[in-house]
This record gives sequence, structure tokens and C-alpha cells, in this order.
Amino acid sequence: MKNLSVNISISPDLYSKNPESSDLGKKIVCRSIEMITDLGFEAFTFKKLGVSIGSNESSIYRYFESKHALLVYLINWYWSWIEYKLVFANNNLSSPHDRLNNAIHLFTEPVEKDDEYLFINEFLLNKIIISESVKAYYTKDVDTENEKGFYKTYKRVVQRVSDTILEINPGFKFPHMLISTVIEGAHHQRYFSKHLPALTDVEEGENSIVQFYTDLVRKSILK
Amino acid sequence: MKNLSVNISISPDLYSKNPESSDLGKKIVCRSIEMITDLGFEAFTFKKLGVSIGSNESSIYRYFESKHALLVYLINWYWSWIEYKLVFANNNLSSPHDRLNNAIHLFTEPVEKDDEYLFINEFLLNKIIISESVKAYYTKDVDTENEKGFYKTYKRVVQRVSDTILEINPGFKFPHMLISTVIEGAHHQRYFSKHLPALTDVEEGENSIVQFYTDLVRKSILK
DNA sequence: AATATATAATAGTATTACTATTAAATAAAA
DNA sequence: TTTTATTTAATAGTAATACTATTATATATT
Repeated sequence: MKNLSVNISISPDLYSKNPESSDLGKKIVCRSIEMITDLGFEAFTFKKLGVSIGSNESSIYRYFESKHALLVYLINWYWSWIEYKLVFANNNLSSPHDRLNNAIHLFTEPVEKDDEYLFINEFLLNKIIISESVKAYYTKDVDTENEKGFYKTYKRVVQRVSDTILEINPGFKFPHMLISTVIEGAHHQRYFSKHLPALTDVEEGENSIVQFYTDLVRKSILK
Repeated sequence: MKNLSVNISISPDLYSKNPESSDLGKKIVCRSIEMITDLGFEAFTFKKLGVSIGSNESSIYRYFESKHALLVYLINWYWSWIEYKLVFANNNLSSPHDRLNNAIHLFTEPVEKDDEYLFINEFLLNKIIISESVKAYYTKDVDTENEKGFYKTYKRVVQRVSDTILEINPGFKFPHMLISTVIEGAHHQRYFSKHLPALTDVEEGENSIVQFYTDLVRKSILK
């Protein structure tokens, strides 16, 4: 399962120059993932990234117009990857219960280290999604950016799973709300378990987050 | 119900000089709430605040060591206020179901404009909680700040309601997780309904957020 | 070989968050 | 009242940040 990057295609609206089109571009994406996990998004700068990859700050601006744009790119890459895994896992599954279950697991389970893609470390990327992704859409520019399609991959994933919920219970009134609650909630709980344990009930190594949200969804959509 | 500020007391760890101790301090808090709602937390600066209240940037640093510290102060004020309302509403209510229901309403209902406190606009403060509060604890310094008690008011409110859940179902394993999911979730859904409607099912003016989370909690804690 | 184009580096700018130092106002003590 | 102490505020900075205009270099095309 190596170099399947052909499956992940990112809309040209999300970069100035396609980072997959050059070695430098790939280095930018690859190293930025490592640096954002290490430093946090606030302390991460294009200057530091440039030094680290032996390139210049301004060269990075050829690929992304701002560090915010780079974060948005990473988030869309992540959701494309999740969508791919979701479609793959649910291929030929007729039972909507099974398909929903796969989705919940994908949203709530920790991401394992692997080398599916050459220049993207999904394990670290998942950490970024957990700790930094809210910063991408809690901005004053959210409306214009939403119009430009900055959040469409995430929205598409939510839509897919909402459809599955409606297959199970066509009368359920809040499928999108339930799914976005689960996704955002699972990220929060992972973060809380590490940094603000008083806000959660997770013990190290347990899979209570998966258990909690699986249960929550099952009970919520009961007719 | 005017000037009950005697009920809201903020830990001295959360400011350098108590803003309630002087006119300038009150102006700082009052105006910062207005400016953060208008500009967003990123574009808000002490410089701009200074100009707006006819004072100097450096004078504001006497009260708060950074704009981050000011945000943390506001968040703690908000949760003290919520806690006060919670205790007040649940006074002499013996039924844990009723008490839980009051809490869920307090967490999910929109905050109305009123003049309960002289220099704090709770309506705007609630907007800040919805749009900016995640920025306070998604920081690299979260662990040291947590030790300093920066998030204790929020944690105390979650603890209170978790206790109520355990009164209803002592075997329920995830009370903190459920409550923090509801609180964070409700904030997300309010924000989504305005800016990213594809992630929710809320129609303008409806109270579906209250309905959704009330239902969610009820079904979740069933024995 | 000449021209065009893609790519990267230099050297900047305005702004930001924050601070060290000085000045002025106020209160307390002699 | 005068002196001393203390609280409060303003001046004038700093280092760092996010970003850009311009120039240089490499590569490809004619």
C-alpha cells in the first residue's frame, strides 16, 4: 500500500503552486507537518521552515500565500485521506449500520503510524487536526473562505455519513449535527485526555472515546 | 437584578492588577469585550484598545500581562457567571433530572441581552466564548497554564453537572465526557449555523440545538 | 545563441506583542 | 506644610512576525 497519492487530489484553489509538482513543494508539506506538531501553529513560521529545509522563506510563498493557507491545505488533505479510507472500508457493504460503524471508528480511533504516502505523515497530521484545526475555521474570514471551498472536503465527509444515518432512520432530524458533534467531540476528548483530564473520563491506553461515541450515536438515532 | 458583581469573584492568578479595582480596569474589560467581538481575537490588539479607551497600551499591561491572559480572564468570568446562574436555578430542586435539564439549557440556549452587570456585556461575552474560547486552551502552554488554575472555573462547572448525572445513573461511565461534549458541541453548532451551515441542521430562529443536546443527554445516560 | 519562462534569493516593509525607563499624580508620614 | 513613598500612566523603544517588491539565476524553447 505505498504511494497511492493518486487517490488524494487537492483542489487548485487550496494552493498557489501545487506542492506535489516539485521536490521543494513536497519538502514544504512534509517538514511543515513535523514543525507544526513540534512548535504549535502559532510559533511555526515560514522563516523557520525555510531554514529547516535549506530554502528561502519567499520560496514557500510561491506555494502557499500564508501559513493559514498551508494549514487549510493540510486539513483538506487529511479529510480527503479519511474520505478515501471511508469509501474503501465501506465498499460493497450493504448494511448501513456497518457503514456507520466504520465511519465512527475512523473518526474516533487514534491514527496509527504508517508510510502509506511518501511525503505525508498521517500520524502527525492527525495530531495537527486535533490540536490546530479549529484555528483554521474560527477566523473572521470564514465566510469568504467557505465560499472559496476551503472547507468542502470536511463538509463532504459529514454529508456522506449523514446520508448513511438517514438510511437507518429517515426520520432523524439532526444527522449533520450528530456527525459534526462526534468528529469535533472526539478531537476535543483526545486533547483533553492529554492536557485537561478533568474534562474527560479517558484513562491512558483505553478506547473509551471510541466506545463513548459509538454508544452515543447508536442511542441517538434510535427511532 | 443590578450590580450583583459581588457574586462573581475572579482568582487573583488571572490578572496582574484587579480590573475591578479602578475605572480604567473596568473600561479595559468592558471595551475589550466589544472590540474582540468586532475584530476577532487575532486582529484585536492592546494598542487598538488603548486608543479606543483613550489610554495607553502599556497601562493595559498593568492589568493583563498579554492579550491571551485577558481572554483567559474573560472566559473565567463567563464560567463564574454560568456557575452562579446554575446554582441559583437549581437551588432547592431535589430532582436531579430537573437540575440536569436546567444545566443543559444553560449550556445550549442563546444568551439574551441584559444589564445584570455594569461593565460586562454577557450577550457579547457569550459570542466570544463561542468564537474564540478554543483559542485559549489550544496552546503549547496549556499544561503549565492548567497547573496555574487558568481553566478551573470551566472544570468546576463540568464537575458539578457530572455529579448530577451520577445521581441519575451511578453506573454511567463517562459523565465528564458527555458534558464537555455538550458544551463544546453546542458552541460549535451555534458557530456552524452561522458560518458553516453544511455541518449542522439548524434553521434560523429554531431551538434545535437545545432540542438535539437535551435528547442526546437523555438517551445517553439511560440505564 | 538568443529569447522566454520558471524558480529562488535579497532585502526590504509595516505591524505586532511586549518592555525598560521615565514622568506625573496621589497618598502617607514627618 | 513639606517631605517621602507609592501608585499610576506615558514615552520610546525592541525583537520578531507575516508578508512583498525586486532582482538574480537556472532551465527550457526557438
